[in-house]
Parts: sequence; C-alpha cells; structure tokens
Amino acid sequence: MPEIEVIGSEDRHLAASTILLKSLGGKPFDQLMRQSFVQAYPKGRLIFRLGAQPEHLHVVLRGCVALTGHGAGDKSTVLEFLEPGDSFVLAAVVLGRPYLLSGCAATNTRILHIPAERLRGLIGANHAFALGALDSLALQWRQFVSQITDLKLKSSAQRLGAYLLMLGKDGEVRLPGERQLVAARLGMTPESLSRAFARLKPLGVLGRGQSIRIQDRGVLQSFCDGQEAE
Amino acid sequence: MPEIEVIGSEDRHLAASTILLKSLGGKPFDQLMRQSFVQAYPKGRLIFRLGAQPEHLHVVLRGCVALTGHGAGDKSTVLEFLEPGDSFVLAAVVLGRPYLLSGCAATNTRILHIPAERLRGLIGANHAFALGALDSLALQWRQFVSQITDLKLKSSAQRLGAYLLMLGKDGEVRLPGERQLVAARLGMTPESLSRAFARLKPLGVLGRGQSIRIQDRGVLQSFCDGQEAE
DNA sequence: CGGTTGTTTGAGGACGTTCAAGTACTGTGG
DNA sequence: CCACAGTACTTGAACGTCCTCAAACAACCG
Repeated sequence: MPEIEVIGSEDRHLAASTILLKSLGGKPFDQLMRQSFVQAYPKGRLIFRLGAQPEHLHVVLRGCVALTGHGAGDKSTVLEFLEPGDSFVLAAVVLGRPYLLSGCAATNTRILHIPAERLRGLIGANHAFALGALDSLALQWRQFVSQITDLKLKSSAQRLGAYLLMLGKDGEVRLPGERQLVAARLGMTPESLSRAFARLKPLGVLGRGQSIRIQDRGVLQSFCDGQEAE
Repeated sequence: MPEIEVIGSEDRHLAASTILLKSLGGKPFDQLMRQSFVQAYPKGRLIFRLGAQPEHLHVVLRGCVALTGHGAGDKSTVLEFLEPGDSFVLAAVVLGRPYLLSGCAATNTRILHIPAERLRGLIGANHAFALGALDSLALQWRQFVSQITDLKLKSSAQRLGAYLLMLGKDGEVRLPGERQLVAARLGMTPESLSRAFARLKPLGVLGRGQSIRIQDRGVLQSFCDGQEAE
C-alpha cells in the first residue's frame, strides 16, 4: 500500500504555484494544506478508479499520472498525461459525480490529496478560488478540443508530430511516459507508434527512448498541418 | 447578412433556465439581457470563426449549432451539436483567447449574443455566476471525455449506437442535424455512417431521415459496451 | 418538372490493427 | 560485473476496418 507522507516545503511551493491553487490567498491555502496529505504511488499503481465517487482532488507533485479511460472488454486508453503542477478530476469534484476515468501512476509519483468536500466548500465560499478552478478547467477543455480534432482529422504520424510539437519547448522533447502509454494517448497501438516514428525520421525527428530531438520545427509543423509531404 | 432581432419573452425564459445563466439573479440577469441581442442565422451560415477573438458568448435559443474544428487542407469536423439552452465558447471567453473552433448553423437558428467583456466582468464580480460557468464547463468537459474514449476504443457502428443512446430519452431519437454532420461528429465519413446504420438495423435500430427508433436499448447497449455481437 | 443537394450502394485501396517473431532495454541475483 | 529473466520496443506479414472514388437513388426547392 502507498504510504502517506508529510507535506514538505517543496511540495507547498509547487502546490502554491498551480493554476488552480495560486488564486487562493496565503491563509486559506495554509488551512487547506493542513487538511490535505501527500501520498506516493509506485509506477503502475491505480490512484483512483472509474465509477467511484470522488473523495479527493489530486495535484501531481512529482512524476507523471495517466488519465485512463476504459471501453469494451479489457481495452483502455490514455486521455492525458499530468505532470507536476497539474490538478485533475476537478470536473468530477465540482459536479460531485462519479469519475469517468481512472488515474494511474505512469512513473513513481507523489500526489497531493485535497479532500473533495473541503474543496467544494472552498469553491462555494471563495470567489477567487472559483475563478482559478474555472481557468484550470477551461485550459483542459481546450486541450481536449485539440485532441478530438487531431483524432478525427490527422493520420497517426501527423498526430505524433503534433503531439511532439506540443510537448517541446525547443528542439529537445521528453516523452511523459513509456511508449505504450504515449501510443494510447495518441489513439494507436504501440506498433503503429513505432511506425509513426519511423515515418517522422526523414523529417528530422531523432532520438531513442524517452528523449526525442526535433531538428526543424517548421518542417514538422507543415507536415502535421498541411498536405502529407513525402 | 443576419438580422438583429429583439429579445422576446420566450427567449428570456429559455435563457433564464440555462445552466449558465440560471445562477444569475433577476436583476443582474435583466441588466445583462439589456446589453445582449438576438440574431438569426440561416442554415449553413458561419456564426464565429476559428482564430478570431471572442466578442460574444452565444446561447442557442432555437435550432442547432455545430461546433466545427478544422484540420489539414480543407478538412473539417464536428465536435458537438448545441441545442436550445446550450451555451458555447465559454472557455474562450473566460480565458480571453482566440477561438479554437468555428460555429456553424446546422439548421435555421436564433442565437443570443452576450458581450464577452460584460460576461467576463460578471464572472469576476458575481460569485454565483462564476459557479454556474464552472458547472457548465465541467459538463462539457465530461462530454468530451466520453467522445475521446469512444473515438479511441469503439468501432464506427459502436460509436453510432452509443451516440443514439446518449441522444434518446426513450425509444424515439431525433438526429440533431443532417447525416453528413452527424457523421463528422462521430469521426467518420457519410458513407461509413450509412453502413453503420445498416449494421445496427438487425439490432433494432430503425427509421429514416432524422428520426430513429430504438426497439431495445438493452440490446444496443450491450453491443456498444461489450463484444461485437454479430 | 428539372436541378441541386443529400444519402445509399458498390468496388478498390490505404491505413492501422493483429498476430508473431525477433531485438533491445532494465533490473535482479549470483 | 556479468548472466539472466522479464519487459518493452521494433519489424514483418496478413487481415480488417474505414476511406476514397464513382455511380445510382432519394429528397428537397426552385
């Protein structure tokens, strides 16, 4: 079982800089932290399960979490990776409805757990905080919009390219998780992801494992947006 | 050009019952309505364009609007249909960022236009209203989650079935728009949609044109969730 | 009534999956 | 440090689903 840990000062700093929580002043923030706790999950461990009633809002402090959806049979997929500073299941907490997704540790992680009841109360009581929640949700909303249009309109290689461009600050990109999980995030099998990487190699997408290098963003961009240049 | 119309009492009632606006008290609501206007768009007319800065928040009063995304070349798709009572582009208005989507009248429509500036101000000033906006966005967030999992995990026929089940109160379902648009919403071509309907016919999905009848929801449900029963 | 548009049906092909095998990692215990 | 097992990733071949293209059919609107 994952152990419960104390909230370190590093944790506090990260949490305080979150889109969601930074709108909260010093005092209510401190109070909320006193009611919260940190838990570590090893890679692969389930954090919360689809269908369950939300008891906590989660904030990633370290590592990476995969939001996973389930379908027919034992099939499952990844909706999004969450990195340090991201909060999740906000929609379920706000509405007080069961999760539509599961959360799974994509790497070893430290997760901040904020009691859902407290959080709902705070949203109702603190206007600034409600606005923070609104921003946080609106940003995720837009991410999903991009993902849906990519799924419907782009080929597998184009989706991969667009995803790498989204991740990368400059030329150097780090995949958030293992390739199977990235494949699921992009709506394809690991085999197809491998072939998509192969098709992108001539366009200057190099590297192995988790770290990828994009030689020319412009070339890749035009491949993903425009016609498929051979 | 679409003509500007007065806000009738019927319009007011519908707007007041919206998830977004019902949290607004009588007085601020009246004031907001005085600053808003109604515009009619004929079928096919563009309501707002991707990339533009949001000037209004829209609420569907009559007819149906398709949120459309654009991709490589001249390709485009439908993210969601919006029916009377639905508001849209809330995320763009909240964040003050350009639209990620276009809006297109799927039928003849009447749309309420609320100035974005006013609305942003109201969200900042009125706590209850901010909560309404949060709920509205959280609901759409969950819709998108379902759509993404369906796109990644279900076959075309299963997606159609799940969509029909989502639309339908009881046995009788009305498609929100023409079949090409429904096909785009489901992430397939009109030809594939036609074939998907053909594959669902043995399962008790009957009807022509816009109105569909589902004989047995249970049968259809198990087809969409579980293994593909022939 | 003809013209336009939307829907269906058919044949062929492309993309992605599945299944299977082979290769490269990662971590563990000797 | 190396051998080894277990896992992840790649590569290949066959298959299936969905798309594309083309034509026939139906519906709508002047």
